[in-house]
Amino acid sequence: MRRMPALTQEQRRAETRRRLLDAARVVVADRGLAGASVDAVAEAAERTSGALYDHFGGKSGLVIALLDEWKDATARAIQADLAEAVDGRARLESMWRNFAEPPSEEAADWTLLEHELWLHACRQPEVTPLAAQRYAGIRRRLADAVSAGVFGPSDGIDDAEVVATLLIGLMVGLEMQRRLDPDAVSDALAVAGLEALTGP
Amino acid sequence: MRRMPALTQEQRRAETRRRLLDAARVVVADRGLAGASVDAVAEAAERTSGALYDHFGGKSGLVIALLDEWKDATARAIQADLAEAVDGRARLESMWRNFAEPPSEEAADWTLLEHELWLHACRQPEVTPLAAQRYAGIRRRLADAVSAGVFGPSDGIDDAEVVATLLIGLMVGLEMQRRLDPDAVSDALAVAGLEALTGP
DNA sequence: GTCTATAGATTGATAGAC
DNA sequence: GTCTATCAATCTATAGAC
Repeated sequence: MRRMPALTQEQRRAETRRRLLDAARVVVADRGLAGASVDAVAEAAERTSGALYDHFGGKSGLVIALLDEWKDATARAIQADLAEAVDGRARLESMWRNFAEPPSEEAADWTLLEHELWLHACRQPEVTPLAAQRYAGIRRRLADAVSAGVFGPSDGIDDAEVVATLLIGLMVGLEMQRRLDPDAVSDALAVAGLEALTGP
Repeated sequence: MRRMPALTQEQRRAETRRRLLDAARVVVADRGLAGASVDAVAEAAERTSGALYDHFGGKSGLVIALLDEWKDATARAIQADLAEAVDGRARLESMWRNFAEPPSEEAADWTLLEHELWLHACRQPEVTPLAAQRYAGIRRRLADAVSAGVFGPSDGIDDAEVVATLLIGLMVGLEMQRRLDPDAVSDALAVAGLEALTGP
């Protein structure tokens, strides 16, 4: 009689937090960071602005929480990609496909958020480290994979971290071009480019 | 006595337009597109919002003019890069350097604007073609250069347009990482990556 | 913990003087 | 062609009821 309500309270709180973050992701991806008002996010979460202020202290707190989520979501996505395929080329293909044609709507949102949050991090020195950490984490994971030879033996550029940096860079830059003009960046083109960076 | 004032009027108008566009570039790069209020842009141009409405009809008109400028500025920059150096590797180096460490403050603004305007173009279907045209133009210019062999003979990936797409993608993606963490992306790393894409 | 109500500032845009 | 004055809408954030 005493433990149930306490647990339920906690669950409700967690649920509200989750709803607010999900709503923030969708609304920010749709209207941009500056265009996503506190009220709009709260309404999309079927809560009120009061709840948002209680959980995150304000808009900037929400953005920081969003940056954290962004970091984790990417790490999980990379992990999943690398486990999926069998040989080097297939791994590059699946990695690119998941990046450029995300399977879920949630993943599609993250692609636009990528640039939205990157811009925010470039302008706000206090959150720059958070975003930098995210990229560093992705690079490290990918570098480990390169070292382990999952993309095939790397005889060309031999530092794994360098290859990882290049792979990420190319995928991001190609995806930007594809968003505006899907025909300009075929899957074959992207995979050929990624292959050129991984080895001879 | 009759032609002087007519010419001066026209010059004054052109000058105001120029000031407004320059101010828009700086303010938008600084605060973002949504954060750049009409008043702030006008004030930075040492004019008033009335002048801005007369020239561009409103904020969206200003953004479209900015998109046009963006297109032209990039075309000029690429042109200048390719004329500058003598051999293939040096051309890649100078192209990357001008992209990642812009010599002028104006050029530095464009790098942040790149993502700001790209996001805007992704969200506003009516301006998507403008941004797509810009990337297509850059690709074409660069592809011509690749065909002409300015980066050395291309034995690897043989379609020039493909190579151009990859080069642009890699530069954009590397520059993003460098903004957050300059140490993570050295010039040598970038040039090595670009070289891997241009040839064998 | 979530709500309503509201304060206080800022926004895009327009009308009319000069 | 550029200005001032102003409107209605929207924003972040807070206070206090429940």
